[in-house]
Amino acid sequence: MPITSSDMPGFTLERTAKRMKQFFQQTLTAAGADITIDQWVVLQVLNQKDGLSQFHIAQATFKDAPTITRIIDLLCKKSLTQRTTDPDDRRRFRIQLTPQGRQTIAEVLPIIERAREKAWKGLDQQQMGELMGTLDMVFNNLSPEETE
Amino acid sequence: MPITSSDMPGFTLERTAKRMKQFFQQTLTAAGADITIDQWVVLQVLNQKDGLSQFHIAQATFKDAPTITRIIDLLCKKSLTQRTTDPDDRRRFRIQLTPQGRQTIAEVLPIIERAREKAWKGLDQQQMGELMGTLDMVFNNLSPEETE
DNA sequence: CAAAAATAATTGCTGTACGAACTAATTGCA
DNA sequence: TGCAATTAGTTCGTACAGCAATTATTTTTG
Repeated sequence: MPITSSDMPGFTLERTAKRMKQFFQQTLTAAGADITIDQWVVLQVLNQKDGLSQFHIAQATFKDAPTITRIIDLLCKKSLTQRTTDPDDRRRFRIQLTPQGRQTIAEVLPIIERAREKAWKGLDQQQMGELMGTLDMVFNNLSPEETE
Repeated sequence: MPITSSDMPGFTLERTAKRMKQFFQQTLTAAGADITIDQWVVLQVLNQKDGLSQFHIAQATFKDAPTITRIIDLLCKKSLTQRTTDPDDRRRFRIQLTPQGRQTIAEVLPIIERAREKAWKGLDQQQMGELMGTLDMVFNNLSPEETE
């Protein structure tokens, strides 16, 4: 009997997610993009709505506050984003893309889109929809309110 | 338009996997088990076949060698496993469960099984099978040989 | 048999994840 | 109004993930 963990669905899920992340990261690195996927996800969120607070970025990405602090630190160090204090609430920052940040997004987006096609190749629209539906169902099943 | 990432299936996948991991970890912590899920996965592998080398554990868990080194370090520090050098190949260690390790497994297994039921509640056998099948398909789709 | 290639494990560095403790600012309430 | 509770963000400590480089041992092969 081979040593697998077919009886551990959570393991299968994590394994696939890990390889997916790895694949996108390798694609970025190979293309010479000097960012991580986690940084990319934050850039994407800012691209959809610029000037968000770190708290809102945390919500949108499902990451926690300290993690966002560090990712924003790195993005600011690379001059892809900048922090400006929110005049309405001096505890908050507004995180804004710099021109360089926008340019990076423009350069990386097609790379990501090509990688995405490659990653999900072989799955038809229906399979894809079922997968996303089931994943979201499990996700909601495990939301903190549900699991106390 | 809310800020979501429904157009990023990889993100949905990672988000669910992360919450799953978080859920199991919280369950372990709440039950007073002084281990992480990653450590638990290694213990499980050793429970199926004791005395494996770190290399084989890495293969079985899909983790890389340095990660296994560090996890085994921690498990040995907690006296749940021990390293004995392989007389047939002095580069290798044989990783063995200690009695304490076996006892921990016995204690934690029912906790994990209860959590597993809770996590996948609401999915019937067929949905489950389709999910696992699709995940494995994507996983294989992304295996290093396929993606170069 | 000796030099070269391969292998198992380790170490170092960067980045991410989570909890806890902390600061500073804001809001709620008495 | 003034003190308590909240909230946004940071920092710290521990653990996992990946890559690169290193050591020690084994296997190849010339």
